[in-house]
Amino acid sequence: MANINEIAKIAGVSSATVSRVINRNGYVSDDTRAKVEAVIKKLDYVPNRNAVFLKTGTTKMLGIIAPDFSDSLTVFLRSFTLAAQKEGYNVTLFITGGDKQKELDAFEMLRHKQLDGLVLVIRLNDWDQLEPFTKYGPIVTWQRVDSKHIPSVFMNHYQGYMLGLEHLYASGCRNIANLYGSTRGLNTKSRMQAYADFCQKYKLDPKLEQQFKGLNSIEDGEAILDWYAEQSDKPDGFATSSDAVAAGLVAEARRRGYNIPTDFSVVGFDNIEISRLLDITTIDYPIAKQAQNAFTIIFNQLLYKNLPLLPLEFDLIKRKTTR
Amino acid sequence: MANINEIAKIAGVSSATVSRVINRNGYVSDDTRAKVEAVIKKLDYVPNRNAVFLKTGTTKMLGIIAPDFSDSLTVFLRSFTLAAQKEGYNVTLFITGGDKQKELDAFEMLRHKQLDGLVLVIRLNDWDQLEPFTKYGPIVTWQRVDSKHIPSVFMNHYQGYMLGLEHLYASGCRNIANLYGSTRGLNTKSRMQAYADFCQKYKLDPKLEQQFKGLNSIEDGEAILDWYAEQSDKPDGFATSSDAVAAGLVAEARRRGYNIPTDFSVVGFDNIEISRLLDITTIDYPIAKQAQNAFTIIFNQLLYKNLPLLPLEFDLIKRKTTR
DNA sequence: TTGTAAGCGTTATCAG
DNA sequence: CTGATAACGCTTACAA
Repeated sequence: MANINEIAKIAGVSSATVSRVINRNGYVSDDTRAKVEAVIKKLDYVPNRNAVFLKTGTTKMLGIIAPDFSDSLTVFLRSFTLAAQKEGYNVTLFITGGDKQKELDAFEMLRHKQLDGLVLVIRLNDWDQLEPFTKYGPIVTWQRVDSKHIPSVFMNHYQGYMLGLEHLYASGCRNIANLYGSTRGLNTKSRMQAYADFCQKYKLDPKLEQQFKGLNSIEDGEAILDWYAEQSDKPDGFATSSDAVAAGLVAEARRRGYNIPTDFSVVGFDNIEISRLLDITTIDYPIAKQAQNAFTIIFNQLLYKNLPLLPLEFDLIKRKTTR
Repeated sequence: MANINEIAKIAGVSSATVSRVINRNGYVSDDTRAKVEAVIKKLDYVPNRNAVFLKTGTTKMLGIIAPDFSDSLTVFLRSFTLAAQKEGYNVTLFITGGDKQKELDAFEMLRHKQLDGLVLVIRLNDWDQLEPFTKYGPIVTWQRVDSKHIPSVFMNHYQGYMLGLEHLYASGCRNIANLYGSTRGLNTKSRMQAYADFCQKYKLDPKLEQQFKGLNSIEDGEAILDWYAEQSDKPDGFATSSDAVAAGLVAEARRRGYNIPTDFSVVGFDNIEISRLLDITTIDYPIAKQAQNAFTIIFNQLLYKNLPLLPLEFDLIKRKTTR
């Protein structure tokens, strides 16, 4: 394939001039420009980007690391990709499947200068292991992180979760079961704190046997019905940490002939498509906006800009699974 | 940051030797190897991949182009990414949003040697526009394509759709409405053909006023209920081209108090999570396997291998929306 | 306004 | 087994 020297030779100029034509910097007379452009077009020439990358030390490629696909990741990915593309960046996805080494591999690509920036959705390795990489390029996380070097688009779930709890209380629930997500995550801690404060505020018994952790999938939600069926002191409301879990719960309950919200109420979390489909009351979690902010942070850092971030807040979406 | 020459100097060898150590080709004495490796570790050196790319003319990066996110794209993307990562390739996603130019941009990246291969999910530009790019690297499509140069993991939807139709017939439906997808796609044509043949086989009236085209989303499925409510001669079965449409239809029907399958039957298409959640009878469409095949085809072409492809076939998944 | 030439950091071919 | 050295294709001072 043709390269810049070939173009230069045919056009009767130097490669430097061709480069100037391509990149529109430096002075080039209209004549020469026209001549060069004609040759470029005729030979169907394009610069080899790898050479450009080597020279400029930038790839216009961003990475996003996650353990696996999930509904909310999809929302995030979509929004992030769109924002990035608008500024001429491409996005590559790393699915670690829980493998710490794979997470590190992605960070290595930043170090190898193959990536300009990185978004870490859910961290696998320890922060002190990851933090050293900040010197190779901007890194943003979706989780909360107590690091000066790693910015985050994290939102404190305490308020969001409390919104759901308060709604359940207002609609008559006094015996609420909680379906928390990841046992390790800080979000779970915030939610548990919200529940504790909630119980204290309304003088409720924070029944510990009704608090579940580590539930994430639709299947996890469905499985709860087995537990529910066996209880004598059944909860009258479920607060959940994701729409997926809530969806599993609601779908399985309907299958088994329970009536929601007569038998019990359910509040989801995220406000993704599935909750709308199943008419599940949920908490709107502005993931798309977070993703846009993630990009903006990286972009700002990369180009020494200072573009403003979008404001983020939770919102209760009342639907049919609560009274 | 340290480069290969620096390592070479400190280790007291030449850069060629360092390169041999890194890439484990050529002979290096154990002594020298140990010495070099020690320096590499001490200086925390990694090769600059952009230099490697420039030199080798390969990036270990594949692209996947789609107009937008959808449930089935997510399944495809997930499976493809996993397969690619297993062989050391990364995947970058191009969302065109229906913009032909963006599709071309991705193809340009192949030409610019920034991508080793490309998967085109749904084509926007004409084939003759795209075909010239095959000389820059392997391209695979998910759609059917009558081109010698562009392989496809396409499955003829005729048989799959017929499976659903036959099932509806067997369970008593004699008045079937069809909810087709994209008006342009060949899949829609195949499905329509299947329906035509089906009607002929069983001597049914192929009621043209009950055939809808261009339905893709959950919302589209929901909207059908408005139409249904107004009909005097109501269909007793719906065949659909996607689980999303079927899900919208089923969810909205249940909301409005219809009983499925008593009032009418519904067959989805794809067998993605949502159909399981809503207990929708559907046709299993092995998207994940198609994605694996897509990768295998690219991989084979890139490395002159001849790995076998997975066999693909449709399957009826009987659930609760049909009798 | 244009050309020369020195890198960017590797890999790979030849000698030795 | 190891070392020089010539590419790979481009950008960018510095000269002219």
